[in-house]
Amino acid sequence: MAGGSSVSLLDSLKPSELAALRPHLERVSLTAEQRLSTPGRPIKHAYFPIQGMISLVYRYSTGAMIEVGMIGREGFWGGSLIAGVASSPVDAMVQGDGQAFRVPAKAFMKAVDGNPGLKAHLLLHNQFLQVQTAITAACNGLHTIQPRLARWLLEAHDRLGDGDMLLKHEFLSYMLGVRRAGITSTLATLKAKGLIETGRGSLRIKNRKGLEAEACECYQIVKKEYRRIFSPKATA
Amino acid sequence: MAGGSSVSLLDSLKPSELAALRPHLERVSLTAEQRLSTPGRPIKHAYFPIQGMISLVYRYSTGAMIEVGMIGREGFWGGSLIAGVASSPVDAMVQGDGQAFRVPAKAFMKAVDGNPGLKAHLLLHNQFLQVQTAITAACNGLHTIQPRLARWLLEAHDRLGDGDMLLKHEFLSYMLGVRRAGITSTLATLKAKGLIETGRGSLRIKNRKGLEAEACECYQIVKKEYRRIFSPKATA
DNA sequence: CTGGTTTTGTACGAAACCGTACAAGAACAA
DNA sequence: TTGTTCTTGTACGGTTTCGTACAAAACCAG
Repeated sequence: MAGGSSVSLLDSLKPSELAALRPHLERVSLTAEQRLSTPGRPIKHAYFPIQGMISLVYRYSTGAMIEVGMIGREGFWGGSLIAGVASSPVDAMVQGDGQAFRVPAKAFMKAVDGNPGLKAHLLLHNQFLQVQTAITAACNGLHTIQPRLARWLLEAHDRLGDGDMLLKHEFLSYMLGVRRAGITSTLATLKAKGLIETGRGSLRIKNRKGLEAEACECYQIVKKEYRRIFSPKATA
Repeated sequence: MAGGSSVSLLDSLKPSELAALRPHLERVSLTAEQRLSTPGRPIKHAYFPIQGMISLVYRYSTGAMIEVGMIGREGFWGGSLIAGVASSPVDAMVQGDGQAFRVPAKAFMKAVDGNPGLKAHLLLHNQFLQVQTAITAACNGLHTIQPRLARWLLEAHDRLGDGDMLLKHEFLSYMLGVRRAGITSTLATLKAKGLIETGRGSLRIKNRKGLEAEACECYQIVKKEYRRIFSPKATA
């Protein structure tokens, strides 16, 4: 895997921290476009992805939507539970197929409250997610489609691994909050540069370095923040 | 004051929670454009605004910048310290003049770690900030200048109180990440509708209801989320 | 008052993106 | 194969915003 987020959050827990969760961990399959919770309704489980990724999407009442965050196996969904907040206005959508461990909300909250080390580690990821979302806010406001799309593909590649990504243009248009036709023409540009290959409903990265050059700096910024937050020094 | 965020965070703490902070609270003046921390460098103090507000701004290496969050007396700056993260990539800028209590980072972390109730309350605000930023990310990606500007003015009005706001167009252009000329013409439109009055370097809201009608739904959404997160039920 | 500075108003061509529509191509079912 | 459905490619006028520039107006210092 190419990205910087290759370590699973569960794997990076100390044995005692993992032990607090283990009795409640349930392994489940994630299927494309599945929704892990309904905005405004109680979150039933916290999810720790093993394979695949979760897109955090905001949907307006008009039907318009846009991604505001991304979670792979470096993180987890359900962070608001740590603060005792039962629901989130954000929609957690599964990308592609995958697998995850999940923990019922109540057990999760109890485990977290009873294990300060675990809580601290999960708060660290909450902090990362906060930073990631802040940079996405800036990116959405200041950058054009092409660099944003390149960034998105790289972030997804980091979390989904090498190989074909099963993505339709329409879906990407939802992620970036732009027209489907805008995705089609931007992908054509990236393809013409030899950076990606596209098929009907699929997409593969051919030249990662080249794609990084097309992406906005946000890609590197978020990566750097991830390392900084999870570096041993940062938690001292 | 018109907004929904009229209660100070410090005031809403229980006596025992406040007691943990009180020995370290220092009252300070906030001056316009002051920066409470430097991105990437250790946060020296947590700040609890009493009057005035703090804009969370992301600055790119190109010099472009845009606001990603806003903190008034309903909140505080320095939330990353709770997770043990010493610095933030975001720039905390003071808007207008005001006053705040501040607490040295170390004392803050110690107080928070020693007082679960205090920690829980502050985490609640962190959660709100996360939601606010997520919605700002969506707003930046999907909404046009006019509704975004109207929303910004309302959010600022909620935190700065009624009366003249000392704002230059250039400054607003930094907040929204748009051209200064774009602000000038949009303000002219709002003025023509009788919603605001403008002077050189100042601005006053004349018709709040009317301005709310011009703002995107994000304004109401964030307000609703604030109430939801801080409602007694949500913390059960 | 006078001259300089800061802030705001305005203009204009260019770029990015939108909303929409329709045709072409790929996959699928019968 | 044939017809149907799903996905992608492409087109085009309209809107929003940009980059830039310059003039007008407000304010300030001497």
